[in-house]
Amino acid sequence: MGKAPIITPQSEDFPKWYQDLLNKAELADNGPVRGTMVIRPYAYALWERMVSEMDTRIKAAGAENAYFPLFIPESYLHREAEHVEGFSPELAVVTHAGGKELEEPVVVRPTSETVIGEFMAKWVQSYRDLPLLLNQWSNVVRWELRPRTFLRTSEFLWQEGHTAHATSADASAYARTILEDVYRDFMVNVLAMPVYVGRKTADERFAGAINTLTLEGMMKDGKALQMGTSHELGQNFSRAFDVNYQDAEGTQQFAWTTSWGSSTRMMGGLIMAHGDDRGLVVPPRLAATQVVVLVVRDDDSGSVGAAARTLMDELEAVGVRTKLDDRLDVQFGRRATAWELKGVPLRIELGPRDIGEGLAIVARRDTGEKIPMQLSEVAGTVAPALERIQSELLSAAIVSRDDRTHNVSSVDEIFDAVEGGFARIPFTSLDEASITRLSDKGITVRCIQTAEGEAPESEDEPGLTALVAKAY
RNA sequence: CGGGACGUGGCGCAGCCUGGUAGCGCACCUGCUUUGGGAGCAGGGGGUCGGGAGUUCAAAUCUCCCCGUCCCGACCA
Repeated sequence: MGKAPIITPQSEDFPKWYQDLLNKAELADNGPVRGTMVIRPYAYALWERMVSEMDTRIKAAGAENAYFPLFIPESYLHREAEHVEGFSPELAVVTHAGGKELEEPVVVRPTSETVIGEFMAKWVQSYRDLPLLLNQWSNVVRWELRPRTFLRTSEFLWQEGHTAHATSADASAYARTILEDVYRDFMVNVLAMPVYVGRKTADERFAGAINTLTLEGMMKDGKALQMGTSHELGQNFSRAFDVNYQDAEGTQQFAWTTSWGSSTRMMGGLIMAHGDDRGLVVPPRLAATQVVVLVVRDDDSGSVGAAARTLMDELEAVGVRTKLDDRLDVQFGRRATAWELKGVPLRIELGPRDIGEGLAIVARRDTGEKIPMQLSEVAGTVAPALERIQSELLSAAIVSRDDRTHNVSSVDEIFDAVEGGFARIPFTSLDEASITRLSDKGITVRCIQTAEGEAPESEDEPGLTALVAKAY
C-alpha cells in the first residue's frame, strides 16, 4: 500500500501540510478553549532542548532567572500609555475569584514589564545595583483573534528578559548582546535557521519601546516569521514604575530598561523552516532524540535486539542522544515512517541480515540516503555525522533563503518578489503611501538593515535597506 | 465586530432536498497469515446525529430559537 501521501504535500497546501504534520508527528493538539494548545511529549522534548540551549546563553549573557506572578493588577498596565494601548485588546481579565467580584480586576500577564518594573523600583537604589539582569521562563496569555498552533496561541510558553541599566548606551548594548549572542547564536547554530536581524520601524515596534530589534526567519513558503525580539524601552517604564537610582554624583536618575522574548513560536518556525513532505526535520543539535536504533526484525535467539541494545549503549557512551525501537509487533514500514515524520536526524536499521554481515544501515532523515556501515564503526562515526548534518542543514537553509530574497528598486516590484520570498529595497524608497499599499496586500516591513545586513543604530543612517515580506 | 461555511463514533466524511430510530474510510480490539518501507483476511467494540422547543403516528432529516466551531478581514511573540 502506501500510495497516498502521509501528509498533504507542501506545494499543494502549505497550511494543510503544517496541520497534518502537527497531528501525524504527534506534536500538538488544540486545547478545549479556543486558541489554546496541548504540546505533546515529542514536541515538548524539543521545547525543553530549546529552553536548555537558550538558558545557557542567557546566563552567559549575565542574566539570572527569577519568577514573577501570573496575575497582575490591572492598574499596572495603565501606567505606561502606549503599553496599555497595545495590549488592552488582547488581555484576559479576571473579575471574579473566591466566589465574589474582585475590587480591582486582575489581568493574566500578556508580558511582565509592569510587574517586574514595580519590583525593579524596589530593588534598585544605587548605581551599584545596576545593571539588574533578569529573565523568567513562564507562560503568558494574549487573547488572539486568529490562533494558529505554535505560531499564535492564546497561551504560550516563553522566556522574557528584563534588565535595567545606568545609561542608555549600556541598555542599548545589552539589547544587542541578547539579539546576537543569545538569539541569533541559538537560531543559527542550534536551529540551523539563518535568521535576518534588523530593526523594526516605528509602526512595528513593541508597545512602549523606543527601539525593537528582531530576528526574522524565512519559512519554506517564503513567508516571514518573527522568531524573537529585543527591545530598548528607554526610560518609559522606569518613569512609569519609578525605577530610579542615585548615581556616583549623588543625583537621582531613571534607569534605562530593556526587555526581550522568544517563545514556543520557535517550534512553529522550526517546523516550517526545515520540514518537508515526509515530515519534520530536526537539526541534530536540537534533537531530543538524535538517533533511533530500529530493530527491523529479530531471530529466535533475539540476537538483533541484543546487538541493538549494545549499539545504543555505545552511542550513549559517546554522548549521542539515542532511542531504541524494538517494537517488533509494529511493522517496520510503519515505524520507519513514524520516525521520519518526527524528523529524527539518523535512523540506524538492524536486522538479522545485517547482523550476519556485521553491518548496520544508517539512514539520514534530511537527504534520505541510506548508508551500509560496519557495525563496529557506527558508534565512532555517528557524532561527526550529526555535526555534518547540522552544518549541511544550515548551508541549505542559507542557499534557499538567499535564492528567495530579491533585491528590488521600486515598490511595484515588491508584489511579485514577495510571492514565495522576501524583497529587499532601499529604505528611502518606502514612504507612508507605499507602506499602506503594501499592507493592503498583507505585506509588511519586517525590519530595516544596514548594507552589511545588521541592525542599524537608527532609522536615519544612510544606505539602509528594508526587508519586506508577508508574515505569519 | 463585518462577510462566508459548518456542527453525525477518536479523526475525516456520506445520509438531510424526496421524514420511517445511522452508514463509510481511517483509527481501535481479537485471531490467523505476514513483517527489510505506512500489511492482508476474518471477526468485533464504540455514536443516537451541538442544545432546546415545535410539527408529525414517526425527526439526523422539516420549522424556530440558542450555543459552538472553522475560514476571510482588523490585532499580534
